[in-house]
Amino acid sequence: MVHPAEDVRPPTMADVAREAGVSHQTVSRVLSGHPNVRAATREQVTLAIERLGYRRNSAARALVTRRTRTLGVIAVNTALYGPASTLTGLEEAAREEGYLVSTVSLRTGEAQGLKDAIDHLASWGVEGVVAITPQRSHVQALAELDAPFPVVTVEGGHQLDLPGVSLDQELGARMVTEHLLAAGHGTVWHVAGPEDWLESEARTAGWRAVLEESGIRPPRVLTGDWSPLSGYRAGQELAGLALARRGTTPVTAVFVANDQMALGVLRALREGGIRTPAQVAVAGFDDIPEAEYFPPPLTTVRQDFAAIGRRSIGLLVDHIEGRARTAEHLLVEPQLIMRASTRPPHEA
Amino acid sequence: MVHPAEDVRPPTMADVAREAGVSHQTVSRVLSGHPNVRAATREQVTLAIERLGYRRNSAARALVTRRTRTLGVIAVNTALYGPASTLTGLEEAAREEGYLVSTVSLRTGEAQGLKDAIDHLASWGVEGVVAITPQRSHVQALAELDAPFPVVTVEGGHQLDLPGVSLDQELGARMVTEHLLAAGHGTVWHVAGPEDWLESEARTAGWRAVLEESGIRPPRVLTGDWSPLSGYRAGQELAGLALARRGTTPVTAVFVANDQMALGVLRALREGGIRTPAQVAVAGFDDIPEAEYFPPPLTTVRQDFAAIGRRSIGLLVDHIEGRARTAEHLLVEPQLIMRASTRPPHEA
DNA sequence: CACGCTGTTGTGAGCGCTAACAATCTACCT
DNA sequence: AGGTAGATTGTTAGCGCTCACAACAGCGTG
Repeated sequence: MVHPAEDVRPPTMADVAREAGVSHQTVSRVLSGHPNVRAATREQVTLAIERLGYRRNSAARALVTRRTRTLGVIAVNTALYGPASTLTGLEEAAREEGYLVSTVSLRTGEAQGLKDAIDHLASWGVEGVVAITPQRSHVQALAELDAPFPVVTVEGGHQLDLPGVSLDQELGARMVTEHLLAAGHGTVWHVAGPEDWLESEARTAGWRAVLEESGIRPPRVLTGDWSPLSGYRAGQELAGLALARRGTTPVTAVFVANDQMALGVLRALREGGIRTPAQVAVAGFDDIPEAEYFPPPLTTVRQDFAAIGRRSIGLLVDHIEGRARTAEHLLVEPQLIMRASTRPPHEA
Repeated sequence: MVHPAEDVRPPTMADVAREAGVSHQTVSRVLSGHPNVRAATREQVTLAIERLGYRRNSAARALVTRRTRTLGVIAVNTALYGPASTLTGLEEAAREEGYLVSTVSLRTGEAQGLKDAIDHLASWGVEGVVAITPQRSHVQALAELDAPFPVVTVEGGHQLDLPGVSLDQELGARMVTEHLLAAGHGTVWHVAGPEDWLESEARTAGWRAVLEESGIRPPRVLTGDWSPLSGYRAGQELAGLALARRGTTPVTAVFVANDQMALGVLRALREGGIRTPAQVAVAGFDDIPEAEYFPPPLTTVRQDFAAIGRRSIGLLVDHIEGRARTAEHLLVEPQLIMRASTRPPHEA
């Protein structure tokens, strides 16, 4: 069976020109909104375009303008709430700016994978890349890669000379810690995220700073790997300490570096017979949608992912279009969300 | 200040040809792996490519071959675990097939947004689109749009003549319901997802079918909107029924259409003083990473998102390359994950 | 030794578009 | 009326690549 329709090529600018009785250049002018085209001519062309269902060929355009108007996004762990939300924000912002955005998700942040991703995107002629690289080693690898186009990091810290956008993690951690101290707790314990993660370093730093400024010696830091399970383990340890009640600083408040680990901590405390928040207050970070329904609803820090996406695309486009040359770093403000998990007992 | 480096154009095939002392066509042959090139010549060309850091210009290539090797993905609600995971699977599979994939995330599934997304992708010359369209209305809109390229749906059902890939939602629901009946429950209540969602229809259908096959009259269906809050409300109602214990079918087992709502149900039951699973067993659907750490760990149905991604890209590429003409629909098998939330009391 | 075959390489055209320039047509001024 | 600036339109030359075809070498064969 023959499918003649498959051999019909889509109409070209020349077809439209013929249909409208003008030159292809006039069609081009109409399409790119050039002012010097008579209204009547413009009308003719527009009509012809509609009649033929014409569409500009982006490859031909890219070839002659040397602009693909394509951006790449490289992200690790895109199934997590944070990266996934950032991705949406990025994508929308890019579309508004008239760019196509192509995402590469990596399972792990190995240097080789990053290199391959950059390569894949480069071979498609992307004009710039946003990299969601929350681990120090990623950023390091990225900086050494020396990509042939501008790269903007998200949550990439600002120690290297790559431009980037981050949430003010340290401020978020300060807000939580201050909130707990204000509620009357003598100190605040901390379950940190894994080493090498910039977010986890910054959150720990903010927590530590507040305690030290209040003249409190920070207790030993417990460490997890962001997973509920690791939080559960840390929670068991904390439950033990809370019950033992001797030798160490009393455990009455815990700032957990993300909501998922906080879920594990809550479970461990509950299993240890410890009531939250009556005996131990718990706070998280991220405000995942489930946080509001944890037992009890979790106090946490919300990140404005859409804003992060918008600003990083803005920064990238500035670099591409030559409006920015410096390794600028933007910070987005976090928001403290107070819920039952840190409510002082007398208010409960 | 002048940046001379910016005026240097990237090397072209002609540059490589000159460097290697061959014609541009020979370079092209080496690049596309044509067999009839002498080994020594190939070597020369490869070296020259390396020396110059040459990269094929994808726009020029696309222009002449009329193949952009670009795929589009349209997804609604990408911040949710399911769509986000599918996205990763899709993206990896496409990359392996040598395609660039560009994602458009929509917040809502309105027909206009879908149309704009298709338009955006079409203007970049994508060769096909995978649409993650879990609502009946999306699929309807999509079918009416009549895109200028093949479209494959994910979780789009198979009533329309669009090819697609879905998890066997009905089978998953059957597995859960059978599991609960086998555990000795006289009936199974159901908290469904919102209407218009194909997944929620299929899950309800599977649940209903098992009950009817066992000669049990299905209890009234409660409905939520996938959110923990809506699950919480349904849970309050169920808690009331469980405690009232008269007039209605006893509430001892609940199949909730997704894990997030199950979280809400668990909380409501707990607040109503009902123990899970001792008094009421609860099961969910999706197996989000948190499910294992719910109070108690949730029995649920796992979906193989990577497989769904792989198979839908495979199907799409078959259509693009003319290997498939039918509106084939593939089903991926779900997996029941048994945890404490449905453990029979005597095993607990 | 002419012939045809296969393997290898080169030449020329053209994909659909934009940018630069040229040509023409107005409108307005002196 | 003549001249000129400005608006409007057309012409031409590539962008960097692949495809179709031509050219030529080396080889075995009748």
